[in-house]
Amino acid sequence: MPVPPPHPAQDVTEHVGYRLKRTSAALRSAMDRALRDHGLTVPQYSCLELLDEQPGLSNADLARGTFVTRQSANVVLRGLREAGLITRPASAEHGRALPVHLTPAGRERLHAARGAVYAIEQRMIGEVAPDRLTALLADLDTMAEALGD
Amino acid sequence: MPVPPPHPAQDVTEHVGYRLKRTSAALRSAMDRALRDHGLTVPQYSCLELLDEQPGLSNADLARGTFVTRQSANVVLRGLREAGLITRPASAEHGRALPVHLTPAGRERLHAARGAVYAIEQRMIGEVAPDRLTALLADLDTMAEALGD
DNA sequence: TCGCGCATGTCAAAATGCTGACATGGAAGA
DNA sequence: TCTTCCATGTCAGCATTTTGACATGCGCGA
Repeated sequence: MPVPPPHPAQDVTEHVGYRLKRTSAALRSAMDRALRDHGLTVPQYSCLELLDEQPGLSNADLARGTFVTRQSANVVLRGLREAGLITRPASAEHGRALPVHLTPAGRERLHAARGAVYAIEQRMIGEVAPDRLTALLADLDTMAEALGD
Repeated sequence: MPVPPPHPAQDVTEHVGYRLKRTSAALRSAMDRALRDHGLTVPQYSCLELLDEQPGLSNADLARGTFVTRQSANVVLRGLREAGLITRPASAEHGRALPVHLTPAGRERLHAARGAVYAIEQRMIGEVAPDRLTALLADLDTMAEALGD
C-alpha cells in the first residue's frame, strides 16, 4: 500500500516543498543580481549582516547562521578578509574560536548593499496580505523546527 | 536617508528571506538523508518525479522544473542514464529537444523513494494549521511571481 | 588529577553548480 | 526564399559547497 501524499495535490507543483524551492530560488537569484553591483555574494552579505548585529561571532557561529558547513563559511570569511571587510585575530585569547569583527569598510559596504536587498524583500512581500505576514513567518518557523533543524 | 526595512524586525532572523532559507535548508537536509538510503540525490529525485508526471520532458524542461541551469540538469540526467533509470534517444525526430522517459527500474526506484519524501513533507506540515496550508502555498507562489521568477 | 567528550579551525579531495561559449535545428518575418 | 532570431544540447573552465579527516583547546565527571 503506497504512502498517501500529505495533502490533496494534482501534481508536484502543488507540494509545499516545490513551492518552497521555487520561492527560495527566485529570491536567491534576485539577491545575486542586486549584490553583484556591490561586489558581494549572497553568503558574504549574510555574514556581514550577522556580524553587524552580533559582533565577535566565530566562524562556526556564522556557518550555523548561514546554514552552510564550517568549511564553506571559512572560504567566505577568507574572501571578506582579503577584501578588507572583516578582521580576525590570528589566535584566540581564551578558547579556540576566533571572533570576527567588521571593519569600517565592511560596515560601509553592508549599509550600501542593504538598501538593494531590502528593496527586493519589499517587492517580494508587497503582494502578500499584511495580516498574513506574521502567520507566514510563524509557519515557516514551525516547519523548520518540525524537521529538526 | 536609509531605506527602511520592509517590516518591523528586531533582527535578521525576523526577515522573510532568512526564514525562507532556514526552512528550505532544513527540508533539503532531511531529503538528502532520506534519499541516500535509496541511492538518489535531491536533484535526481526531482527529475524522476517530474518525468513520472510528464513523460517526454526535455533536458531544458527539467532544468526549468528543478530551478537549475541546463548544464546542471544535463549532469543529473547523465547520472540517471548510467543508473538505468531513464532513457534518452540519441537524436530527435523533429526538433532538437531529446525527450526523456522513465525506465521500469526508474519508476520502481521513484515509487520506493516517494514514501520517504512524503513522510518528510508530512512531518514538515504536520504542525501547521490545516486552514493555513492553502494560504501558505498561495503566498509562496505570490512571492515567487513578484520576484519575476 | 586525568581522561573523555565536544566544539572549533583547517586541510585535502570530491561533488555539485554556474558562467561563457559554440553548433544545430526550427520558426517567424522581410 | 532567405535571413534573422530563439531554443536546445553540449563542451570547457571556474567557483562554490560538501564530505572526510585531523589537530587543538576547553570543560566535565570519574
